[in-house]
Amino acid sequence: MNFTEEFAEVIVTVIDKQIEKEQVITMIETPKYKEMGDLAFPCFSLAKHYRKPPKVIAQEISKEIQTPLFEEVKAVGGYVNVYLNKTEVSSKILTQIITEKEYYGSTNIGQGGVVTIDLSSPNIAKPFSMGHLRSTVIGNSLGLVLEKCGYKPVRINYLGDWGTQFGKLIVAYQKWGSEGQVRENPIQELFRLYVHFHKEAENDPSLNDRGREAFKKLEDGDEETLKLWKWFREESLKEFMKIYNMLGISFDSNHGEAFYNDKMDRVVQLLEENNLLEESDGAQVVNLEDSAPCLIKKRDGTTLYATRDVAAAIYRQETYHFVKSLYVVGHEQTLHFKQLFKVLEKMGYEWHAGLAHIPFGMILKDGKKMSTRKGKTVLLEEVLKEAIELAEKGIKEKNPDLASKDEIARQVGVGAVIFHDLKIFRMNNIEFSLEDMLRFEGETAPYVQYTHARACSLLRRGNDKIHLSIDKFEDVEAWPVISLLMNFPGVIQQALKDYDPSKIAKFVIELSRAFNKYYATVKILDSNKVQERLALVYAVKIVLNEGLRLLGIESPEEM
RNA sequence: GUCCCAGUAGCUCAGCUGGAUAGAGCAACAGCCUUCUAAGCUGUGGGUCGCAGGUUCGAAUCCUGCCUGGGACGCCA
Repeated sequence: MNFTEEFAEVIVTVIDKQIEKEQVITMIETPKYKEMGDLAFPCFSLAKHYRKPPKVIAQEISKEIQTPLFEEVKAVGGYVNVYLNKTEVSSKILTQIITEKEYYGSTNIGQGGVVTIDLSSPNIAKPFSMGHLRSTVIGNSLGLVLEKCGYKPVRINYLGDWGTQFGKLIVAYQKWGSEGQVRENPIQELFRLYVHFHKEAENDPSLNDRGREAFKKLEDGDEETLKLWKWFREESLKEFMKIYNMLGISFDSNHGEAFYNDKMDRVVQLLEENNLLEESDGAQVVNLEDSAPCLIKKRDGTTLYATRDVAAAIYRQETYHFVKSLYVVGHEQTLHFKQLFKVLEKMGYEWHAGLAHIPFGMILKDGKKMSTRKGKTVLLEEVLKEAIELAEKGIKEKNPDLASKDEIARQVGVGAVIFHDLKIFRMNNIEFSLEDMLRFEGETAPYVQYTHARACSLLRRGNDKIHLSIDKFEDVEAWPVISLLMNFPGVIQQALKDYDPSKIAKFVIELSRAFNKYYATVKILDSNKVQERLALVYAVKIVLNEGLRLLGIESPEEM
């Protein structure tokens, strides 16, 4: 049920098809202020055609509109403002939500097409930083949104488990490390060595050469080096799993960069066959018209990030036959992806059209990038732990009798951290602020979860009074809530189109605000409208739950 | 130097496929719990929408230039 479409239909008939229906739909807007109605059609662009002032056109159009769906049609200035028939529309929307439940807002525009999502991708032997959190939560949410729209998401954790950095790490370990210390505290110790290496390399650049040598040995399959590498990888993965478990995120594939080692030769061969490789300063590159050349092989014959990404893209297409392939990676890599996609296009793969980089801004500390090499980084695990503790404290204070406090504290604390990231448009840089992340009031996940818990509480208390058919909904006070509920499917489409979960985050905040206001002004259980009001509460619960779910956040029934 | 992203209230951000009076949250202040979960609700103050031009009936929104911040620009990923 789409009232915009119905409105457009009427307009098109009245203006005698001067404008296509599709275009009318895009022209229709929601008035800025609710006193001005629920839908509005601006007549300014018709002025030229009719050679009349927009005001007059608006009046003429509004006079001709008559449908039971609109309770009033008014011309205000150059606008045709429509007031929906609240009783009619409310009943329809609520019935729909209560019938469809969590499927409200679902579509099948994806038609089962596979979409691979490259997300999270932390680097082995480095702590899981706040930066990786962005990729993880944005990618996860996009996967959920895609799924809701009929796609089949495949989440790929493209672990950074290969590259010159491992040469460096191995040199550092052999020079300054010990097995015992690494066993005791893997990530921390490996990271310490990594940072130490860079510090030493500032005074002694030859270390960098030794790092490259060690990596060459690794690529050539030297047993000793390979053994170390495997060990580092395993320990790191164990640590990462702890975090993914806390976040409630899982992957369909953990193939990291190393997985493609034996698939590189083929890529180089394919490039050669297509006559795309050229030599430049001893390196092998693919020249591109509108951007810098893409490096495929270094002077010493070892491969690069781009080579691996080409191999990965081909492998993913052959394995999953994706219709789209998304890379949720920081915007500082925009050029890299531009080059990657161009290379694949030049190789003649038609599926290159489905490739997309989903960039996002950085987490800054004091306005600057948090550099892992210098050891200036904030550990996600610490932040999550702190958030959970704080949530637990809140529960003990506000709801001491609550059962399963631990589980709910986890849902609330983790939700707060995820939401803090997702509510902001992905391209914005985020200034790291523990204080903001641990805030549980205002525009936060706990606020939405709290609203959901309130709704659940009402439903528990009024259980016997819920009726699943709403014939007449005459509670005018609920209109702001209803009109938001009505927008949910559209919000999902927006989030899908722009690959932007923040649209959903903003929506659940708005809905919560509207509902809390309603809750504060109206008695729900103790009223002669209990049935219809509980139906509304039920619908709100469904939509909040589903909205949060699409963000990767759980909704406790009590808190 | 070239290219990308951002610049809206003290702070964090919406609004940006042009439209009607510029919106939230936080912080500050003042209220609301014998009454459905106060992680809530109500109210007050707070703005040259970075700057300058241009397009338009109409610009925070589109175009150009400039300023500021961040990032990228071949052997890192």
